[in-house]
Amino acid sequence: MLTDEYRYRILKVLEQDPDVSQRELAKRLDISLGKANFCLKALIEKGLVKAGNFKKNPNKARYLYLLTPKGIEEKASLTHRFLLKKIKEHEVLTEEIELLRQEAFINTQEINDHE
Amino acid sequence: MLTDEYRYRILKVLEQDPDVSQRELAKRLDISLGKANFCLKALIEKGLVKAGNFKKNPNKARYLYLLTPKGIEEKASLTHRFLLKKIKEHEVLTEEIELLRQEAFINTQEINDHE
DNA sequence: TTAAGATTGTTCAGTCATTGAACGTAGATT
DNA sequence: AATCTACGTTCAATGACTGAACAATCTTAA
Repeated sequence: MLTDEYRYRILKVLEQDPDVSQRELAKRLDISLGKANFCLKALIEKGLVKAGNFKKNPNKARYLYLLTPKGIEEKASLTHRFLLKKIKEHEVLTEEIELLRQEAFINTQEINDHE
Repeated sequence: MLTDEYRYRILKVLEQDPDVSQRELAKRLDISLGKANFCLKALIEKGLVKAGNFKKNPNKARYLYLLTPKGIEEKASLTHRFLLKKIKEHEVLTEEIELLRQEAFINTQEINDHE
């Protein structure tokens, strides 16, 4: 499945490194080759990425995965959405940690009670 | 699969609310009934939870899911491990947000360039 | 030039976690 | 007694994911 998470991360990799193989992309995102292939195709299908081949350049991969103007736009939009999302996650996490601290503290108290 | 995440969350729910149905548990953890059933059985299998039935108590569910002493111990241990894990996540998230901020800022700069 | 080797994108059968409808059972309600 | 409701259990179906295998292309070596 192509989540926002991967959409963003793939666009980011391709933006600064268009000559990357699907295997290399898979490695960087820590996903399988099959999934990298699937996601990439989806991005191409959506018109966010264009797969241009470059036979001129030797010693290189088959395709250049270039972001289309739409892709650049989408990536900027995703960055913003992601920032907001991560900030929210940060807030939640901060609260979770506080609760865990209290809980861990209570646990130590209980151990003392039993001694 | 019964991950630490769910092991912890289930033990936490049961600790303060032993008379909870599997359906209710599933709702609280936002998982399916089947998974709740599977995880619960695993915890019972491991001896962390004991399913005691209480026919005395009317208007109640079939089982009482009580934490065993081992379960209480495990839950305390999980709390601590979780706290450390969440703190680590918090650090990572803080850094991610900083990077996203920079990236979002650059994007706005680029938009200004094109005007 | 040719043959072998390396690297690429593509495919897809297999794996595995997860779902939720369906079932049998046992109290509660009428 | 009959109906209803809520429970735990099951399991066929779904869907995401993997990575070995393949065909095509480029590189290198002889």
